[in-house]
Amino acid sequence: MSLWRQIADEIEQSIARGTFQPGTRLPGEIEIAERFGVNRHTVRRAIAALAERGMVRAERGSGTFIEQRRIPYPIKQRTRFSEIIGGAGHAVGARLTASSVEAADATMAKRLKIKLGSKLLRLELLRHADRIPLCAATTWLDAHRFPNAAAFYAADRSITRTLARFGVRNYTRKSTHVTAETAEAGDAGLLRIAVGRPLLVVNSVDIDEADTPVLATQARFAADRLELVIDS
Amino acid sequence: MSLWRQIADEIEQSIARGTFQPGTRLPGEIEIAERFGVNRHTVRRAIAALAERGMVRAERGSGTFIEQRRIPYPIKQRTRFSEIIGGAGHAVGARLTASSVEAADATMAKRLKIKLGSKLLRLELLRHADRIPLCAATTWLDAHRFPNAAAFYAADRSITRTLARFGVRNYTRKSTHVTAETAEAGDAGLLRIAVGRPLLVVNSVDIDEADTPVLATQARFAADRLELVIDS
DNA sequence: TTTTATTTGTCCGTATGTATC
DNA sequence: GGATACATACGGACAAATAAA
Repeated sequence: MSLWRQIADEIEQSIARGTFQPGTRLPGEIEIAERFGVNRHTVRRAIAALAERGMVRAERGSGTFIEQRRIPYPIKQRTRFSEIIGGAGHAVGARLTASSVEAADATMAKRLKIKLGSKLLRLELLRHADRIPLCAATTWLDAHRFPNAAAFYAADRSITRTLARFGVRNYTRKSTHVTAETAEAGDAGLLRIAVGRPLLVVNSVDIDEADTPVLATQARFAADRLELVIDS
Repeated sequence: MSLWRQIADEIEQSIARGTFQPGTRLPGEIEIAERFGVNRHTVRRAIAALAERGMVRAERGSGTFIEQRRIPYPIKQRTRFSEIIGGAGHAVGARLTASSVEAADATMAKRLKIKLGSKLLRLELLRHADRIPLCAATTWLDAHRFPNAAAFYAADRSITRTLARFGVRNYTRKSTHVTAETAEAGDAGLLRIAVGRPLLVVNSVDIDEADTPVLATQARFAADRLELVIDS
């Protein structure tokens, strides 16, 4: 393995361990070079690799600073996980961890504007970026309007594509409510975080072009890895 | 700490932990009293306190039901705590818990578009609704542009009024980033929540009518008591 | 305000090992 | 084997931006 890669890994682990705190300055290139017994240019190559991945930010005349990089996740009218995360250059993935049919309780009936006790399809999704899980989400669909959607989703791996099969060409965000909780064992295991770590909980309803609710979602994001950005 | 307060806290945390789910019925007063080994009236005092804060709703002859209505907090171009919470019919309060002058680090300098090391006024605020703390906030102001703002704030008890003294007639939200953390001892004490409970962390920058940044704020909301509502 | 030191960015060149044609 | 291209590593010099005196 090349020298600069080893040095980049060393620095990355120092950041992960907290030896270098986010927002603080890295030692100068010359100092790092002396510490590792290499030339300054070798250190520069290592730092360039970290900067490319957004872990540090170099400022000429000032120093190189450690970024606390949570992936920005903009909330807009049109909010699609794969478009947002994929568009930011990450490899997007999604997995259907469970699905079931259940009766709509009062809250769900109101949110999706359907009758109380009406059949709902519940999909449990796990979405990740660069193989790292970001979000465990529960999505509810009207089982009458979207029969067999679970099977379609398993093939499509995309809510957008699955809904398109039922003629929903576009859907937009109607309401977004954000709060926070701490992770229980279930979500912690799925998201690969420790129990008790913070989750961003986003409850949302999406509507089709006829203003009819099509989707209710509760997305639980690993707050350590992501921040919501609200565009105004 | 009084018995009924301890019991109220226990019940509140059971709700927060999800042991008692929103919409379901609490155990009867007598049952709770036996569980804690206290008189029924002590439990009644605890439940009354929770009901006052809107966490539960007692129905004669039926039972006590968990509301857990988080106060909705809309995020808009114009976002003012007192207007939002006060407009929703709550009694708003704010307290300056600390203030200091510090040098701007790289992050702050960039956010407020001032020079690195420039003097910043830091205000620590505790905002509450109906005597319940909702939010611990840290606000940074350019100390050169707003000299003595801490003293003015102590009198005004409002950022909006304090800035108006310096000719800032209106300011609007430029950026809003939302993430979540768990409460440490400091914030937990101020917000009267247990250590480890979730916080909604909102980092924002406000600009004046000349598009110059005037305010950088990190607001830490008790996530158990509030939810952000994003208007699109 | 000016000067000086520090730090990153860019350019030059040299040498070595490795993979490919 | 030989020629070529490429990545890696080292050394030096200077420019540009910043911080501190």
